[in-house]
Amino acid sequence: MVIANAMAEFMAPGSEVKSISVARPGFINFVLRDDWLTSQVESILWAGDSYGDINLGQRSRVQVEFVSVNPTGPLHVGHGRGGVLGSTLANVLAASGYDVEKEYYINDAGSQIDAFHRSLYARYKQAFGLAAEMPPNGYLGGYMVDLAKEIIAEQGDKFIKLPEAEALKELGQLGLEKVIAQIKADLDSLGVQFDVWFSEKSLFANGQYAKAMSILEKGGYIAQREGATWFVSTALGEDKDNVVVRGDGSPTYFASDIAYHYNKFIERKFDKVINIWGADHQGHVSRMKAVVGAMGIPPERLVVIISQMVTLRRGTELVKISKRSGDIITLREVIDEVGRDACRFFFLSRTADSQMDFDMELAKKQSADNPVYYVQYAHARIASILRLAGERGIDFSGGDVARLTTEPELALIRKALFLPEIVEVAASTLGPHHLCYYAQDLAAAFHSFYMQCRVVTDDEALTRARLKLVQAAKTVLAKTLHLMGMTAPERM
RNA sequence: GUCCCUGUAGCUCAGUAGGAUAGAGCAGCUGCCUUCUAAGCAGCGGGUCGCGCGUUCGAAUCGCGCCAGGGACGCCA
Repeated sequence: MVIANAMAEFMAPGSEVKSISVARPGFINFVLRDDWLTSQVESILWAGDSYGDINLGQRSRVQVEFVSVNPTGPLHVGHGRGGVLGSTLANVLAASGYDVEKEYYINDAGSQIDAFHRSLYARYKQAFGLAAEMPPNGYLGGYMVDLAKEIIAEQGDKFIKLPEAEALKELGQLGLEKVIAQIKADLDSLGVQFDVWFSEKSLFANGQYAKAMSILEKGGYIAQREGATWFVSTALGEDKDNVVVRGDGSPTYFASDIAYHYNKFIERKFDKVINIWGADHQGHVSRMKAVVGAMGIPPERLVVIISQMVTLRRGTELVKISKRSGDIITLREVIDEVGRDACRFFFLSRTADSQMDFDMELAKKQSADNPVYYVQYAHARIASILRLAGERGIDFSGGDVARLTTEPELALIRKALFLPEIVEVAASTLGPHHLCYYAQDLAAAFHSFYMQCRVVTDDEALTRARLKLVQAAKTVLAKTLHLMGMTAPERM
């Protein structure tokens, strides 16, 4: 308190600050001048779409890798959450001055893909009435039967005639491409796009896997034991070591991931790598960071965000999304039913850390309970005002922001000025969910203003001033929605 | 057993580096449409921040220990 008083003595109100006061137990409060505040409306309009952009990242290169589901079947809601999280985070980081690359890692090697090939081959043969058994760890979902039928419709029985090894390879490859195309299409309809689709197989073909291993070997992190090759994570404080090459000589998923991260940091030289993984990969995090450290890279340059599980419900009724049970609800079905904007908003509205109930009933509701519409409605209302002004042949040109003096007007400006700070918080905490809450706050400030201040009136000067404010609010609202990957509707 | 996440209002959840009287939506109750979209606005009620101890001038936030829910601990990915 004493210190605050002493400091306050040396500070004087200026062009931005109206008054300075000290409050217990030692806060110094600055009150902004109204004319400074209103002048910011001009700044927002001047900045336009780039309003809210900051330079936190100073163009450092960051990769965001997300979704990366094994291309062995359709996406479910949990993957949708990861997709929305990743794409929004990428938007936020780009707005924060980072050079962002979005990547999908295609697991097109390894034993699960092998099981996929065999499953597809079996379904394919069965479709011709031939006896074929599904492999023990096969994919039993109905989509495999459909996939086989689709291929038959296009290619006929040509794979029956081939020797099994060849058929497996070619049919498998074809099936894989189809599944990937489907995944791409589903994500696209959620507004999720990638810059790079990275093939796991390529790591082996181009020798990077071997390079990564030799780095670890030179560091003394590789040991031969029990017929297998191990990464000695215990040397780095881990609970246990992990197998990288099996007794039969085939590399594990962990081995691929080692090569993949070698590629990210050493070949492609990203300053920072952000991986968004599902909750089931949580145990993989610490050993991956250990690997990065073992390759001589500061482990904090690798950030793994674990996106927790999603349970689907309709009202109070739980919807099963189990893969085994067969009555799996795919992401595609949820998007079709709920719509892209609502999906994105709901996936975004929780921190990645906490498990989520996705209530399809609520997401679909076109009513006050649904925050998606609340926010978009604000934008549509502004558009409507601007349309009316247009019909009356009036716009904001020459509007004098000094005419904006009432509390609802000033409150709206204050809220609009928060966007850059929200972007900074979302980027530095890697928490895009802040956007949802901000969007609702901003919409609330607008709705309140709308109720209390009529924009288009006979007072032409005031009308022009308020049109200016409303245009600025629209800019900020649209920017916020676009960062979230949502549309800003002109009418609803 | 070890590790990760969560526990805040009746419900669903926010709460940046520890800071002022802990916030929002929904649900409940009051009011508000002759004028730019009522998918809206204004107001009221509602909380031992899971429990305990500690660090601090100050803890929902940090540390330790419990309790409860979810998840991971494979030569699967």
